[in-house]
Amino acid sequence: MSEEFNRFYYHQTFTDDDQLRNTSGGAAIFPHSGDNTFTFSTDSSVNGLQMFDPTSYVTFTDFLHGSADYNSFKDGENPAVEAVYGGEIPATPNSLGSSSASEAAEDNEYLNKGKKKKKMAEDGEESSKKEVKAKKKKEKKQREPRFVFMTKSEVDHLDDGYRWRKYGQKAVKNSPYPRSYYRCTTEKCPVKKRLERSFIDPSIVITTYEGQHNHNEPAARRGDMAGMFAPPSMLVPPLPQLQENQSFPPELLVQIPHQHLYSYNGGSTSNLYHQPQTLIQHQQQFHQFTDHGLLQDIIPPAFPNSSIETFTFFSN
DNA sequence: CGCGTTTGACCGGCGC
DNA sequence: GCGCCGGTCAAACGCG
Repeated sequence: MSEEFNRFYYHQTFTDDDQLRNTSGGAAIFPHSGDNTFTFSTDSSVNGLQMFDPTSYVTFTDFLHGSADYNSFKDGENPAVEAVYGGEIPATPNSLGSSSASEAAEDNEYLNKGKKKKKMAEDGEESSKKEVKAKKKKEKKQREPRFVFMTKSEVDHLDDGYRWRKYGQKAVKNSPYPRSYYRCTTEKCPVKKRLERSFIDPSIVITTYEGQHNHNEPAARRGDMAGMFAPPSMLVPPLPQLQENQSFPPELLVQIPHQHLYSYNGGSTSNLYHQPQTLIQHQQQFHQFTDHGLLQDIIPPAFPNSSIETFTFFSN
């Protein structure tokens, strides 16, 4: 366990700077001057385990899956909740999050983007170019929700039950470890994820999900058992599963639900969720999939009412 | 042959 | 305007 990770910094972009000022209980939020970001810092431990904050107020399942009504958060009614979009962790020399990649959700645009570009270059259609530009400017404000979690693993690409196609790899500045870009291979599914190793602790894999799956069950794959763990009726994607070639002991990685939201703002839930229905929705979602009997083995009874937030714990 | 990866090129955003 | 950087594209390639 590296010392650096004992303190966890959470960068988050807020659209409403009135939010999250009221902090206590071991967490602090420092507004940055000159921009509208905050650094969230917390030292926490549970039962002697170092806790790594996945930095999202939206649950793992919310992000991975379309079952969560997160769109209702984005309609501007609740600026505080909007803060969950575009969270960043400076676990690599350059922060994970970038505000740019956000158009994928619309009409599977990513599949056509390249062709569009080429066609425009061929035709020289200035008008359409401007239209696209204007459209992009509009879209820029819409940010795909992101969910970040860290996993201690020697394997870069953890099996999360979905099929992914790698579409790029980039060197991370000031880091010896590259960042890989993946897309869900299911047709018209806009979900992307990035994988990279922490330059601070190379044993840690940082996974960033962006967008939500628009299909209920993970695509069937050849040669694995993912489908067996995810019946069609299951509204929640399987949590990352250990692969055969994953050599670290399973006890190193424990995923538990997070005491949703509360610890971040000193127990003042109203800062993050103005509307009580929102919390109720989350709890209903939780019960919805606990009813499937699929989570009991994963979620310790100590966290009966929280959504799966995929905290990753490390013990040393 | 189909599917997934690799990798150099390209693009847009952003800071200076 | 320029350069840097993150993200994406797509042809080439590898593999089962």
